Amino acid sequence: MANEKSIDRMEKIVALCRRRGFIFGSSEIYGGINGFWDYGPLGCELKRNIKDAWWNDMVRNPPMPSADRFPKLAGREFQMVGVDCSIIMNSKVWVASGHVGGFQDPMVVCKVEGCKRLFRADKVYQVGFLNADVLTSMPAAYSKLQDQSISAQARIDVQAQLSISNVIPQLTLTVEADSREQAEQVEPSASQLKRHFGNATIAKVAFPLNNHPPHWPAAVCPNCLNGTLSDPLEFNLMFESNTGALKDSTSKVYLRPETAQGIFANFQNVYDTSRVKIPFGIAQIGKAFRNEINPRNYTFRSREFEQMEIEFFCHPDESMLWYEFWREARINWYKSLGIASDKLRPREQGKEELAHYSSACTDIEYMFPFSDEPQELEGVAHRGSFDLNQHGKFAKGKDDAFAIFDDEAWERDKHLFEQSRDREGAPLGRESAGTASPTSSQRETAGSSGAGDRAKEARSKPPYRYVPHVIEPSAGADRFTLAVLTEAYSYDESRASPEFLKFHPRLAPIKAAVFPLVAKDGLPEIAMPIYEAIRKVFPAQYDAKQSIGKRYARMDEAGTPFCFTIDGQTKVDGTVTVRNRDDASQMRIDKPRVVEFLREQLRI
RNA sequence: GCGGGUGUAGCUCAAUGGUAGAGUACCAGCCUUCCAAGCUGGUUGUUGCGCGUUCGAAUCGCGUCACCCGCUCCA
Repeated sequence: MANEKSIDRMEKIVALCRRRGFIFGSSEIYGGINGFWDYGPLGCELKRNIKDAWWNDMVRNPPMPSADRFPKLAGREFQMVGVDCSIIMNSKVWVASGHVGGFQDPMVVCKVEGCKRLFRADKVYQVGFLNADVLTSMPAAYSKLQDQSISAQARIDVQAQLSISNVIPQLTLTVEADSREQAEQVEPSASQLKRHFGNATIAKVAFPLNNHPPHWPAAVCPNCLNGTLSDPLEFNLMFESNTGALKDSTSKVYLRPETAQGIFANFQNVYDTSRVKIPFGIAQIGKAFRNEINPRNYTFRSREFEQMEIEFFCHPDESMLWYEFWREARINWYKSLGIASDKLRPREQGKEELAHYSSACTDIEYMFPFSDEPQELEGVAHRGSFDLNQHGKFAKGKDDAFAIFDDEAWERDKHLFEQSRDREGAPLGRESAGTASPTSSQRETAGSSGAGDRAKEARSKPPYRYVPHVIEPSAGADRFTLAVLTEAYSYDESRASPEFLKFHPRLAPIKAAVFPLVAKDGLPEIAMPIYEAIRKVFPAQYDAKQSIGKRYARMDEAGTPFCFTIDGQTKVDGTVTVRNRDDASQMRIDKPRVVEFLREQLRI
């Protein structure tokens, strides 16, 4: 729970963002729509600057491993290339990635305050206990139920028959179970038996809650044994649409829930056409869509959002080093853009927290004012070869369809496999480069058959042929934009304009403003050409309206780092005033130096 | 999905069931030589939306939508 002061701060930020046109709620004129946001004129410049900074710093001029931090990686060249994939892909992509099926399970929730526990509806069974006599109206169905030898399908058919009949069990128990058989092992207590059935024979029928008879009583929560469970709630986190004019099951498509799969699906294309060599990275910036259960916290959890993702492909033996390299590189990037280190919290996920495909993951978290808990800005995940294996299996029919062959290492090492086994102990090229080497078992294999076979065998295996491992630094463009806004927001009661945004100059939507001190005496005529000169290089604004203080204040709110004011003295000695956003200090510089001054100050 | 709260001008807020207002912002003009200055005038509303009660609803009731807070969830 965030404290009052920080919530108040958050509210002020939200109000400023709306007032000055950074962010609006989507579709406001129609009452809005939960979980969607629009960037206004200033917000769109800010977010564009953020994406441009990322693209420039990660793709065009990527970070390099330094010798002191990563001696084993130092000097290793790697390439970064970009893709821009369609949002809608063949639906099989999402089957392979695990997004279809994995997350469409209906859930049920306990209605009692203080419990509210959620269950997967197909993992909770309501077991109905019936007096056998009640079933006399359907003796055939009943006798079938008693017959343990009937097929599972026949049993389900009978159950379905029961579910549409008006038979209501005298007693129901709700249990968590993986199967109907497991569920049906539950027995009522002796007192329940006595109360409901006396000595009568009982029959037992179990239904999972995603398919239980509507006329049965509400299921009781197996957790608190007190509240009743809701009807199944569909939690389908992917947005669906259809291609073509006809809407049927074959036309169903999904709006991508992550940009990563476009990269994986194009791995072979990029590898075949770009002369990239392992290690290399593919980057993408683009919209993604998740039908979040509960969008919250301003733009933090939106249903439509933009990702800045890298999939970095590397040799399995080096993957942990690259993982650490990227984790550090990404944290440093945030710091380089003015995010205070004490609000930036890298958090290594515990083993139990990791997704099944991931062997390591660090969440880079930021302390937003809306919460006392740090919130995820970016996840740097070690995904192993999971994604390429999945697409290999689903698209090509074999796990290692996207394995690559390391020509360079093979050229260096092939003599080891073409000569007799007495060379077994010879130093291996790759090993000295701090990377992989054939394992001893491979060497034995190599030594036990003919040279040609040995070579062929070795070529087909790691380290020469392998499915690359993937390091995935996946950042949220909107989340970082929000972090930049909250980081920049400053309040100083002593200033005439207490609220201002202290953006890193590189990210500021407007870099400079030009004001004639008064709109007369020939000052606008001097100011306008200065504005036009700046505008050719940096986003700038010209303002001659209202008092000078008000104009400074307006620029403070927009986060403009510098204002140039032309006054009477400009006409005398050709100098203009530079006013600094952060401390409201002023200095004079020569008029022709204005653009140069900005270049120096902005260091862009 | 649950509980609590809030919806009136771009913003902050008024308005006994009886003509929707103020400040601020914004725009125009005047004034003004460095920090939201002053004067004059002006623009801005389906009171979130819908349905009811009423002679009459911003106000009362019901529903709905959105936002905020707390749970819950977030591959």
